[in-house]
Amino acid sequence: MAASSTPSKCSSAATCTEGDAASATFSVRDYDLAASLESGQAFRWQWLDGGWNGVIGNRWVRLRADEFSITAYAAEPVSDWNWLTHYFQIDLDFSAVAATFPDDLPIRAAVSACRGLRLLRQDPWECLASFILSSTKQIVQIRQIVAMLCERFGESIPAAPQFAPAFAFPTPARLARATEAELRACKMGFRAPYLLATARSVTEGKIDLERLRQLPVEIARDELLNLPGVGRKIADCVLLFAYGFPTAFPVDVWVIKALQKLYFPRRRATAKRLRHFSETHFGPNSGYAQQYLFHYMRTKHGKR
DNA sequence: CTCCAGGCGCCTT
DNA sequence: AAGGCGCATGGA
Repeated sequence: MAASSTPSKCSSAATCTEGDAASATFSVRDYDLAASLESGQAFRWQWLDGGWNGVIGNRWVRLRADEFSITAYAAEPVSDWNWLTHYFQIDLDFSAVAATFPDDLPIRAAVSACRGLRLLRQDPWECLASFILSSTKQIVQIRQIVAMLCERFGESIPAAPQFAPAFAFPTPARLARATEAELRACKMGFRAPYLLATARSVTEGKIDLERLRQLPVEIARDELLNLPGVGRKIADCVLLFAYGFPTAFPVDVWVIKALQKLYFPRRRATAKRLRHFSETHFGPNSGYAQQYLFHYMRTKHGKR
């Protein structure tokens, strides 16, 4: 196969200049790849034979990680790894982010317990569509629905021959041409008309997902909230996981549990109170803090 | 069997 | 403004 057996060494995207190669190694600190890929922000990564297989845009990629590096193997030679370093935010200094968190016991516990958890920077359409499918579904089920959607509507893309064929995430135009029945056949139930209508809105140009990047977060949120099937929680997921707005703070059942249990253990806090708290307590990177609280409650502290 | 899952939209107060 | 309910599907 084409992949070289000796990955080129790159400390960051900027220094990765060894020409075309099908693999590259990036040195990282505070990066738990497994936790990040399993934390419910992305739904297409698969653990197989000691590595993570996935698709970023139209590129299949396989990843291996150890404590200090991530090595990526592509199906075809790559001259510029920016698409990958951007997706994984390789060059982000997490300690600088953590320094902006409030210095309180719950955040300290969550950061300590989930050391290395990172936010990805995903494609807006894939993120939007995936989270429309997420409502009242468990993460394992969201994965299954998204996988079926990609197999049936996504473009086939090259993958390493020893692995299963790969598919890009379906374009808005392709899903806009689907029928509601075809989408329901992917087990998405009542979410099918929401996904279909949103795909059509994007295709018809009623919303420009690229333009949202340059808007203030509140305006970008309002645009997303106009889409069918998109409420505050899903809008904030897209604002945080795709656009990287640092104060987008998705509040779901797990985050409510975390805030209630960790910050208001004695008295019952109303949803409005928790919302206000989430918007004022966690600082300029509150979205990152949210992901730590979510993951901490879901994997370590709560489980119930 | 019942309960609930990284909610939303719509209908009541 | 705030609260209740139905919506598909499947796992616990």
